[in-house]
Amino acid sequence: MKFLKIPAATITRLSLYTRALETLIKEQVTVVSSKKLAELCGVNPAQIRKDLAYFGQFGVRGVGYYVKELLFDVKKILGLHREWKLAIVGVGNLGCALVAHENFTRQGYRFVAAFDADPMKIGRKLVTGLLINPPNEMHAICREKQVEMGVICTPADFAQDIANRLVDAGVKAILNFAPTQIQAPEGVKVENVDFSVKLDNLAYFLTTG
Amino acid sequence: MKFLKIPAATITRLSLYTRALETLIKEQVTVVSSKKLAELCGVNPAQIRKDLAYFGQFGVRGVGYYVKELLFDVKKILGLHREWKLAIVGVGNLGCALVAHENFTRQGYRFVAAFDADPMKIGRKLVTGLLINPPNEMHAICREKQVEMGVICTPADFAQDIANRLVDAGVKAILNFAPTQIQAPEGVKVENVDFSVKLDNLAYFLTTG
DNA sequence: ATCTTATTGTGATTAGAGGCACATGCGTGC
DNA sequence: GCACGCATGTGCCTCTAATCACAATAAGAT
Repeated sequence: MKFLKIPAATITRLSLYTRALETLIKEQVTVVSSKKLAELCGVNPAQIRKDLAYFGQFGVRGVGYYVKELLFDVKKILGLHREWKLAIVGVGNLGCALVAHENFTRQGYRFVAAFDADPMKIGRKLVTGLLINPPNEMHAICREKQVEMGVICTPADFAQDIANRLVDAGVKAILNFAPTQIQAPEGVKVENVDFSVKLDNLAYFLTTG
Repeated sequence: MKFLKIPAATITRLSLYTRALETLIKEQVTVVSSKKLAELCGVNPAQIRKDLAYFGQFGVRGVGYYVKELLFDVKKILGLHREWKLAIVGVGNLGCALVAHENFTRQGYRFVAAFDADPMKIGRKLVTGLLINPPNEMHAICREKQVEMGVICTPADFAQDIANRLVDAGVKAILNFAPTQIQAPEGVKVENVDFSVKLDNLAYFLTTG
């Protein structure tokens, strides 16, 4: 495989594969075929092989993939072999829940800073012991703590302003939970976790049958 | 336009359009072109026109779209002209946060039932006043309250079991926050809100540049 | 009434992702 | 040491979705 542009969907699936592989390890399975893995992930076997082919050869013909090895390799591809430092902005109900959630703690995602505009919250600490800071200190604190990703959990109206501040503080990756489309400059990646859109999809499905 | 199969991506964008249109209404804008709307949503203008074309003709040539009218029409297409009854399963930090979150309250999504397996929680009430019930009453309560959508906020290990119970109770649409792939029978739609996958996407982006 | 300008609706075109099918090659059994 | 079976890796094809480009058409100006 040469230097093709890798589809975003491939990266998303790789993430799914890591989860399935982790489950297999728990079940003490040592070898898995693309067929079996495909079943677990709900995709086509050829799809898996092709996804992996973008990055090299990981299987053994006639055998399959060694689970532990493959997990290690895929994690390395995704950049999950190291720890990532995150900041949370907006520690309302949702923000607090996220900081403690298994999805973050499971892998090497670690919150090293928290921000909120509410004067009642500033100076207090989260259950994890993390101090809540005012937004105007974002620049200084993010640089000091070397924050790499920002998680936005504010109401929609403030999301763009917060994103601008994060970008200004050198953050290159943003996970946005606010129900709004955020504009970011080239070189900064924004991923939206938009469950209102997903809900609307369900509503449409139920409406049309 | 005839009876073509409508792409899932189109439905997702329609949801985005409604949000942008709501913003425009707040700003007292009465007419909008596909070009302007496209900018707000970060998509191609022709894409918008084509998305809408699946469902009819909504614009005026030489003028654009009447914001209020279009919003009404798109909402109707998505099924947002009515209220939807939801049940939440798993009222930990995340579950509680969701019940109160603007994404649900904004539109006509209303929680009418809550479930949790924790004996300490059963019988207590959420801040919204909603009573927490044990999972084994799911069938009876969902039918009684005519629950149409289920929201799963349990740890990954329990998600499939809960999904089965929801399906058994006649629920045809599931929003899954647990980091796992849920199997559901034909006729039941599952949407995953998977922020660990999104995080992995960001990690990959930062790793490769 | 006619011309100009603006923007839609849509057929044609392009791009891209997913799936098929087979050649390749590894491991095992005889 | 050889043949057979099995699962990968990959070229090719198909199908779908996104974009382009233009004809259709509405409003306003002249």
